[in-house]
Amino acid sequence: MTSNHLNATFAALADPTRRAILARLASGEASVMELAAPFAMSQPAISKHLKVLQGAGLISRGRDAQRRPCRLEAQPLAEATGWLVKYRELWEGNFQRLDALLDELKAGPKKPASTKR
Amino acid sequence: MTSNHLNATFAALADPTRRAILARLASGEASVMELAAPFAMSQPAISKHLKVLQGAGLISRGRDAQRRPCRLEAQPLAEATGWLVKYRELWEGNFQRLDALLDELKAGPKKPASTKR
DNA sequence: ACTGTATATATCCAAATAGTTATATAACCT
DNA sequence: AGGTTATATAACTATTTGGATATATACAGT
Repeated sequence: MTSNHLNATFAALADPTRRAILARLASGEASVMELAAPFAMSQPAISKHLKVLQGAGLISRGRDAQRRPCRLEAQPLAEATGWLVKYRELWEGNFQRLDALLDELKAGPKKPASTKR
Repeated sequence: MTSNHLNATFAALADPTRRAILARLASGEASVMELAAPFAMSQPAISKHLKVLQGAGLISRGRDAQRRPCRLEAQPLAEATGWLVKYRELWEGNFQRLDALLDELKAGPKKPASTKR
């Protein structure tokens, strides 16, 4: 079920270029050219990476004239984090915080909107 | 620096067989045969998966007569979880819990040993 | 209409991955 | 010593991946 999601998500995260792109997008939307700039790599290569990220549902694309801006999608990350947290806590033998963290994940993001930027 | 670790860790986690093996190992050490049993796959294939997991530092091997039991190693998982939690929280715009969680990860596993099984 | 800019697609290539079968190694049991 | 069990290694194959270059598409500005 979610196995496919996890496959695609972790595979997408396994590449440092893609992780850097995600990190960059954490500070807001960006166009392909903007995303490509930091890398010693052709534009088509970046487009491919973006396609992988999109395939994993980690980003979505918009439209701004000829630009096709990318924005982050947090949901697949939550799944992946959920898997990791679950097993990490599990095999560390800590069952107390596990429950709390799983509840937190299940409830979804809560935004206290205080440190909001 | 830790980029290589993250590459290997996420790549290892991208395969459902390997995730299942890790999940299985969360409940304790197991031999190769025990780990292979649930899968419709040859034993050498499982040995390969174990090699990948070991290469990522996710498991370590022991020796028990002709058996070579596998046990989980939590540290690379902590790194991966750290990366995910950092960016997930970041792009969800929640900076309060981020600090708390990073401190928690940096401090390492604390075992209150109350719900301990 | 023409030019430049942004992005995608096509084709190709080398290397890595995930699996197979067959064989080797190592340790146990009689 | 001989047989069985557990695991690893070798050799092979098909598929996927990450990159390149060259080309196509789409929109903007003049």
